[in-house]
Amino acid sequence: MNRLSPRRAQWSGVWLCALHRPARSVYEGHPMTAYLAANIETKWQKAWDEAQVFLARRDESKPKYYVLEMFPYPSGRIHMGHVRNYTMGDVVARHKAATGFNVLHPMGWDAFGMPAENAAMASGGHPGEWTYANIATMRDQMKPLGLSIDWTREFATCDPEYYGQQQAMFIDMLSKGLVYRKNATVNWDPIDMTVLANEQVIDGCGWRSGAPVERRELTQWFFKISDYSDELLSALDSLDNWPDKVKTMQKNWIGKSHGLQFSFSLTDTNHGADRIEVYTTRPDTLMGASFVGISYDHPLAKKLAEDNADLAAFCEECRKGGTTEEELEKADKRGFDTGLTARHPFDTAWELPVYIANFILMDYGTGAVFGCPAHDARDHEFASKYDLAITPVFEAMAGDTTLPFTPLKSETVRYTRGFAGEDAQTGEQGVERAIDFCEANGVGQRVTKFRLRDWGLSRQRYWGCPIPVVHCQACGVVPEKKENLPVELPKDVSFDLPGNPLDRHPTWRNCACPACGADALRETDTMDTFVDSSWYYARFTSPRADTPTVAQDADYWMNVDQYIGGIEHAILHLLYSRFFARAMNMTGHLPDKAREPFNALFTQGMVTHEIYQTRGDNGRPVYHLPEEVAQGKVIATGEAVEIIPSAKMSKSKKNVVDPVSIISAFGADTARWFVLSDSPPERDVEWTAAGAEATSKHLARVWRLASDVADLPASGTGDEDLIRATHKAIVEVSQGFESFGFNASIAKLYGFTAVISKSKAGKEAKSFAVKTLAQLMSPLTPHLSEEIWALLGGTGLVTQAPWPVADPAMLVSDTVTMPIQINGKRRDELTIPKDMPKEALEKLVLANDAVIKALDGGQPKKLIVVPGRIINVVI
RNA sequence: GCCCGUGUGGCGGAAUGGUAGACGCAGGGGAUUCAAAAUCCCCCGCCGCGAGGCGUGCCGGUUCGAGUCCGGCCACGGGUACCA
Repeated sequence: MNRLSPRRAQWSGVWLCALHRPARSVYEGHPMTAYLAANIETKWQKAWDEAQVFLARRDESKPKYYVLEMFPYPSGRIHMGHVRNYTMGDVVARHKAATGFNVLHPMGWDAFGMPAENAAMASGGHPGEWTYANIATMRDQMKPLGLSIDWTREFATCDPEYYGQQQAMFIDMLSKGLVYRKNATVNWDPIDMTVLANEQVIDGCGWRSGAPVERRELTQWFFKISDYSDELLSALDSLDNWPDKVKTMQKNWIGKSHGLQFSFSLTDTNHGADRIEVYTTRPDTLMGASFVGISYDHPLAKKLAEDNADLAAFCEECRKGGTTEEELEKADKRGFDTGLTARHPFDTAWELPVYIANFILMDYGTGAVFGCPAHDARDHEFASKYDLAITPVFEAMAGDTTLPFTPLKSETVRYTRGFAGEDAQTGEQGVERAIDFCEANGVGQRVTKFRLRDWGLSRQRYWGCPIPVVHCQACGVVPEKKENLPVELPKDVSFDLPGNPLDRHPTWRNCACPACGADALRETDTMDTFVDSSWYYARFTSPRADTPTVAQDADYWMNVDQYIGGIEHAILHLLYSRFFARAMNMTGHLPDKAREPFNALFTQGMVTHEIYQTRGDNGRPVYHLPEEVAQGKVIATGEAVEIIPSAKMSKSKKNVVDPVSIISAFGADTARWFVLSDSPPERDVEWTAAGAEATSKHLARVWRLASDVADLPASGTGDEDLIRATHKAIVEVSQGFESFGFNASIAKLYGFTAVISKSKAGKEAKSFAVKTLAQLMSPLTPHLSEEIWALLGGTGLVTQAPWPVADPAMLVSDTVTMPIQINGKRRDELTIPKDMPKEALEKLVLANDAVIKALDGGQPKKLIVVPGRIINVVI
């Protein structure tokens, strides 16, 4: 699930840095920390392992804290985005553990999905082998980072042990009516005879065959997420520690709307229908109706197509192209006049033409609308094209009559062809009055609808969790018996042909009907990989259980206290997980409190890097890895590179920095510190070699400081100042960790380190300061912190030491510095006792040179004093 | 198209409506050194000799005071239901 995405392009300092450096790889590293890291990092990782520091055990005597980062897709190698994501979670986990929580911090693999099948198609082999090999590589790459993960809980979603439990839940959900089958549209590649993912449709054509894709209907499995539309919407209000932007996106996605459902009667009833049912959120514009539009999949359209070849051809044309909302919305608005007319509900003599339109979807509402071109941009485009009436219903209060006029519903407008309510009212009022009026007059009824559609989980692919049902001639669709689970994927499959290998497997499909025992066929659809990732957080609470969850463990560990992942998952993954938790609750697999599984959510940005390019034969671009480039040249050939602004790190552009090379060059602590240092965690971060080197130098400086302090004589001056600074640092750094202000914590750590370096204090005070520094740094640089802690005689592991607490008495100061502004511009400042009365302060201000000069003998118009903050003299 | 974000020095970025540019990088100057590396110290938004002026994507507004709030734009990014 964890993938990077593109971002705003930017230049970085790598190029300049490389110019002024001797010709060596920019990743050669800083000798001091490279030496240090090599000597200490594995040592402390071993010490943590031996002490089983990160092993999570239920302990009712301690408050628990469950921190989870979105698990990675095993693509092959970890990238800096992973390092950043997991370091953030690690900082939270380590900080929480130090402040007294019993922490659960697990890791697993989102292991089903298309890339494994693509790899098998491209270079042979089996998707499972590819996936498990990738997992092994990535685990080996991740471990040197020193993450505080309980690796005993690790699993992959492609483990039969995991997906078998998923099948058990599917069966439970089926029995509770949460799963059903219906027809749905897919992208069909007519050459490869296979279903394509949206991503595999490029410019309307199949990515391999190049053939124009078609929409095709298949019977597919669905989760009834729509049963929970209202609850998923209203419960958003309870998610206090979720970003507002995510809640807004989900709210809009669910799309609750109120409107009127009514019907137009047809003048010609010889086509199996006497009326067209429509749904509208703007019934106040009924008097501006100029046409009725129906979907090309509407039953009436299908009926008419039977004896109208042109119309049938138009509908067929509409079914071409991809299925994405974006494509449908951006497509040219086209229609076909059916020749039928519909009577306006208010005036039976008023007849409206009925069009089939390519932009009306059967999936939403009733598959039919009325068009009001004066107040809808799309209808306006359509009406202009087909020369239909454009009748305004209301106008702007200011009198502007430009059409289409589409004000916000909250804006007050003047109704010129209204039929309910006041002349001047808001759109919202207009809609409400219109619905009331229509209901009172027998024209339709008030309806609430949701944009959210049921979750189609069927995939016509091999590498996914098999849907555990059987098709029996006699019994129909029958769930597999639980004792026969898992329904395992067969291993003997080939990917030399497109399509689903399960479909063409010679024996796998054959089975006995679980109900009657007769010969039957297995379902060959597998599940959407979003199903796998919709409950892994629950499975981590009892990863080896032979039921999906264990009540005791789920009760203790749920909910996830802090969930961390990419903003790209704001809607689908998070909404599906919220639904699935409810469905698991309904089927007895999660407690009530876990219906909202994620107490707090943090969405982090991506890691980017600039791209190095040269031109090969035919001017084709050739990309180079950052480690192959120095001084703006390819090291091996001396060829000059072109530098392209930063983009998401991607294998194809080779702008990837391998965390493994960073760790071997600088050590894990440097990598961990740097990925969190410069940018706020919710924003993207630009990886620069110069930045990593600066971090490395700083950590070396801290290490030298600690060594110096160990050798210090006992006497010194200014102990009190240093002790005060230490307490201040405790507060400031902790605050950053508690609020995802890692970059702010790091800035404070730089400052605190400088204060200690410059201090002339004695050994005791300095030793206290440096040990505190090591503790405050320990969530970020746990290895170096352990080493310093041990050097200065700290007790046990710093990882297990209680978090330092600041003494409030050491934080108060009795003076305050306030800026003086004149007309809002800063001119001077005053340092005064904190408790100085306002009158005395005002006198001081009026006696200030800058103020006297500005006043030039006159009196101020106003004197604003915000205690402890600012003084503004208005002249 | 629609929904959600983001935009501040040469660069990454800081700033409960209250001193714009903390901290770091790059750059400049100095110390140390036979010399270099490493290290340490100082300077560093733009214009101006200076007084001072101008500055947070653009245009407008609210306010004693706006990077921050409101309205309208522009650019870029994420999502758009089968990429994960």
